Order: sequence, then C-alpha cells, then structure tokens
Amino acid sequence: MLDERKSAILRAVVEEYIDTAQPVGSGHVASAPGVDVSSATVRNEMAGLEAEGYLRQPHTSAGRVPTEKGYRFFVDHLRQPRLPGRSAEQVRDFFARAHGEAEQMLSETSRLLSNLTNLASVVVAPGPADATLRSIQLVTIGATAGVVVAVFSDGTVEKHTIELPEGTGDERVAAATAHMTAHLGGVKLEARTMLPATGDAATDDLVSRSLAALTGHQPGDPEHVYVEGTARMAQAFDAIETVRAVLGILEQQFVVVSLLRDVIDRGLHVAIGTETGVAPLAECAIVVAPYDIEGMRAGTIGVLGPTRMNYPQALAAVAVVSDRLSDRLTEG
Amino acid sequence: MLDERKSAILRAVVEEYIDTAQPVGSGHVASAPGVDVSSATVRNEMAGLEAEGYLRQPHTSAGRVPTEKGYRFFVDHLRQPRLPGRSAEQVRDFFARAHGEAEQMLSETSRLLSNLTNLASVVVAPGPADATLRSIQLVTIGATAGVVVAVFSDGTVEKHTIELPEGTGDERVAAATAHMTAHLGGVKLEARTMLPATGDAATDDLVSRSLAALTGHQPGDPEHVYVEGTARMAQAFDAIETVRAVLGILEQQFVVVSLLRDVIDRGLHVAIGTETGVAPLAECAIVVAPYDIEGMRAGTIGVLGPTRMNYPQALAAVAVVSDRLSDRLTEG
DNA sequence: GGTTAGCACTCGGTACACTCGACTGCTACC
DNA sequence: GGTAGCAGTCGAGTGTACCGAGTGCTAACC
Repeated sequence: MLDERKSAILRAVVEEYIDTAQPVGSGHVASAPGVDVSSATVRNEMAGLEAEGYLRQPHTSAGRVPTEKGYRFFVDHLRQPRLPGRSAEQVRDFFARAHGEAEQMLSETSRLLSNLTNLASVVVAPGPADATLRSIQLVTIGATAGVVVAVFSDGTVEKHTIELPEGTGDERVAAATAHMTAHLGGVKLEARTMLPATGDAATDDLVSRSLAALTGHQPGDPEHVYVEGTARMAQAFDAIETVRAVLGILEQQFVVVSLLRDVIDRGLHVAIGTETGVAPLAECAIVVAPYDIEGMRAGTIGVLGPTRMNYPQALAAVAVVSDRLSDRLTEG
Repeated sequence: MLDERKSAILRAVVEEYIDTAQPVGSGHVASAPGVDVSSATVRNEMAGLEAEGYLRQPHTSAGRVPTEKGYRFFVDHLRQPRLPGRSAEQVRDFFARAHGEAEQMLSETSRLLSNLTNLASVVVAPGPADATLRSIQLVTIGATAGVVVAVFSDGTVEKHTIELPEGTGDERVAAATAHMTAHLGGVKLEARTMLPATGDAATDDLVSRSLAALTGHQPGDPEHVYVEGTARMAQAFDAIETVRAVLGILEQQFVVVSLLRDVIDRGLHVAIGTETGVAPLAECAIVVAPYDIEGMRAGTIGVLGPTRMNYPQALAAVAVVSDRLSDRLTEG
C-alpha cells in the first residue's frame, strides 16, 4: 500500500497527465496542491512509485506517466465524484424532455452520455425481457408468408417473419391467433413454451412455427447496442493506428456487448487497458454501469475513452445517467 | 473536350494516383499501357491538362494529382465496370444465404458493401412504405398506456406508444381495434386518414389517438440508416483531422440521409469532393444507387471514401448490390 | 509540325550536427 | 529525513547540405 504522501503524488501525476497528456515532471507535482515537499523529494518518491509499478518513464530525462496500475490506484481511491452543475442540469433536462419509444430513448441516451463525457458511449438495450405477453397475432403477408407480432407487458414489440405452408387459409391463421391469444396472455415466453393441441394439425403447425420464430432467435441474437461519439475517439488519440484499432472494435457489436457484460460480471465499474481483455483496447479504458427496470438488471451503459480519460467525470456521468434511465424506464 | 491522347494520359494519372496515393510524374505515365509517347510529350500534355483544370501540382517539381474535375472526367468516361469474379461470388453467396427480417438484411447488406469496396458504406432503409395495412391493433400495457401495432403488406411493423385516458376499459380498446380493423384493411395510411365515427365518443378518441400516433411521426422521422466500415475511413486518410471531420459527418444520420437523397435527386451516381455539398467531405467522394421494391424507388445504398477511391470497383459493387437487393426485397 | 532528347532548375525529404530545455539521479548539506 | 545543487541524459527543434524525382524549356529530329 502507498503511504499518504506517495498517494498524493501519484494522484497529482494522474490528474496532471489527464489534463495535459504530457509526461509530468517533479517540478509540476511539487507545485500541485496537496503536495508540500520540494521537487527533489518528489523525485525520490517518484522513483519509488516507478519501482513499484505505478508510474513509468517514456525515456530517461522525461517526466513520468501513469501505468495501468497507477490509474487503477487512482480510480480505486477516488472519493465519490459529483457531476458538475451544468452537466447535472443537462441530464435533468434530457430526462424531462425524453419521451417516446424505448429504442429512440436509448439511442438518445447514448448521445447524451457521449456529450457529457466527450467520449464514445455505448448503451446496450435490455436483453430479451422477461416481460409477459400481452398480445400475440399472426398476420399473413403474401400467399406463403406471415408475420408473428408479439406485444409484451413492457411495451416492446417482437416481430418475426415466417413461411406459411402452401394454401394456408385465413381461417387457419385466425384460429392460430385465437389459440395463442387464449393460452399465452400473461405468460412469459420461454424457449420451451408449448401449447396444447387444437385438434387441427394444420393450425397446430402454424402455432408451433410462430412460437419457434419468436423464441428461437434468442441464442445468437445480436443484442441491440447504441454506439455514439466514435468521432471523439479520433480526437482522443493522435496515433492514427490506435484510432483504426479502436474503431474496428466498436464496429463489432458483439465484442462490445460481451466486453461490457464481462466487466459488469467481474463486479467492476472501470476497466483499464489490458483489464478490458481486448488487445486493441490496450490504450483505452471503459467505465460502465448497469441500469434496471423495476429493480431488475436490464442493460448496461458505458463510455469508452483513452486510459487518460477524465475518470471522475466519466464515473459521475455514467452513474447519474444509469440512475435516471432506470427511473425513467421503470415508471414507463 | 479532351482529345484521345490527353484523355489516356489523364486516365493513367488517375489510376496511378488511386493506386499509390503519390503524385504521379511524367515518367510513370509514359510507361503506362495506352500511352505510347515519351515522357517529354507527356509533360507537355500534362501542362495542358493542368491549365485546363484537370490536374494540379502540389508544388513545383512534384508530380501531378487529379483535381475534382479530373476525377469527374475519369468517372464520366469509364466504360461499364464489371465486378471481379471473387466479389461477384461473394455477393451471390450473400444473397443466397440472406434471410430473415428486412432490418437485419439491410444492416448486413451495408456490411457487405463495406467489405466489397473497403470503404465506409451507407444503406438507407425504405421510407414510410406506401404499403397497405394488413392489420392494426391496440394493446394496453399499463393502466394508462397502450401500444398501437400496425402490420403492413410488405411485412414491416410499425409500433407506437400512446397514452390512454384514465379508466379506459378493455372493451373500449377492443372496440377501437375492431373498428380500425374493419375500416383500414388494405388501406394506405396517409397523414389525413380519418375514420367514420363509431357512435361512442371514447372509442372514437382512442381511434384518433392511435391513427395520430401512426401517421404523425412522419414529418421529422429519422429514417433508418445503416452505416458500416467507419474504421476504414481511418485507413483511407492519414491526416487525423480529416478522419475526425468525416466521422463527425457519418454520425449525423440526418446529414447522411439527405446527402444521399440529394445526390440521387441530381441524377448522379457519383459525387466528388465539393460536389457533395458538404464542406467536411471535400476530400471524399460518394457512389450511390437507389434500390427498388416492386419497381418502386425504395431506398438508397452508397459508399463513402476518399476522392482517390477505386471508382470502377465502387461503382460496380454498388450497382450489383442494389440490383440484387431490389430483387431480394421484391420477391420478399 | 508534332515528337523527342537533353539540360538546367526547383523543391521536398532525409540525414546530420547542434542547441536548448526539461527532466532525472546523485551527493552533500541542513 | 528533507532539500539544494549539479552533472548528465535525451527529445524536440533548427539550420545546412545533399539527393533525387520531376519539371519546363530549347534545340534537334523525323
């Protein structure tokens, strides 16, 4: 563990580096608030911090730069950050004005997060909700195609196209709809949901096709994810190589989703550099938080930026937005 | 107009520059196929081309680089390009395998385009289809909320949340659904669609709220647009400034959509640099094509890249994909 | 007259030497 | 233990020289 002084020096280095993106020298640290020793003493301590792996020198005769371990210590010893007034207001305004479909709201929330933090943001939509069915309906489109439309108690609508057997009459379709409506109202859709037979084989076939379409997609379904502010990544790094790598990752929605989930599962709010487990993100950090609907873990929001991002700001923004979003989605 | 030789020289310059991204000198041009004169002659002609605005010199004693006018001439005098066998196969495979919801298909088509061309790609989803209604239904969610779900003859589903007046009973909701079903089957939804009164004021209120929700969104609705391959933009430019600017544009879906529409409206397939009408895209070009559903203009696809993109390849890819996509969406 | 070879010239890019300044580590002193 | 001072290191910036790719021009050539 670090003693009081070392930790103050480390904090000063991290804050200065976040601010300037330049290696910070003992002189700057000595003149930082909270550090009341001379630059020579700071140098001694910094040499220690480097030996312990919290700092490193890009080259001799340069200032120090935090390592992953240094950032980690910094965020772990952050006192609970508050969102600046202006931003808090922006969030309040946003959720006061916000209305309409959940999808649109999530997408706009992502944009909000990105604006608040000046980082790239990610909002993962709720997974297959365990909401109950309110309505289910089979509608024919052409001669051999139909659409199964299911409305859930949380207002979401699932839609799937299915093929209809040659010569399926409207009455069969109506029968299937009626059968499903009769048996599925208020029920939670599971992969193994089965319905009693109707006595008519063709109708039963329609019913099972419909259910298969609705439930079958779950294994490999690409969870909806709203990524915004990718352009800001280009501002955060000046090595174009890094920008390429990071953009490449952000385009692979699957990777993004499992990355966030993974971090949450490990009980973290912040993953720094290699902690993310994704090689191209070695120079990035992410800050995440789950959001709830009616007290149930629903989805995840997060921001992605360089390891030298403004952690206090990012943590505060993500926390506040996930709170407000939970409230908003819970009250409907 | 340019004579045969000048146009051959211009073509050689453009092709070489697309390939190498380096200013091309008279020597290279002289040794290009189709140009059978000495480098000195080429120099004379190039001076002419520069005077006429087709080429420019980054600085004295450098090779020449095509201007917008040069690229324009190049694409206008391209003989109909064919897609290389490998890519054609890739497209065939894709559309053979493609299935499922239209949304997913469009998103994957965008990815395909990006892969084919190694450029950023854009697919604009069909606007509010003038498909006819197949089914319309009002479903209650909570005490004061409901969802209007409309299924159209092309298989698309529109969903809108509405507020229900305090104390709306299930029978009113059912009546409204029945009324709409009775009057709207096979009808095209317009902003001014009205239904005859039912005789019950509360039911009529529900009906008009539902219709308003379904039709009202059209003016400012953000058309769905699938952008892929933004990371490739970072590869195309080495000035990070440019990358930032272009990514910024690509994030503004509205701008992207109207850009494509505008180009199509002007009857163009290619817009180069300032022709795009968007300042930050001065170093970019776009190649677009509309796609149809049942012979009706439905949406637009396109690719975005640097002005020195591979035009023949991009044109071929966009043309083939829009054709196949039209076929696929038409047959359902 | 159009084409070409030859030549002088231009200018960006690279390599190199040099300086400057921001650091550090160390040592001696308080 | 803390600090001042100092020698040493190294990157960044600058000036100079050089090289080579490429040009424009002119004179010769077919």
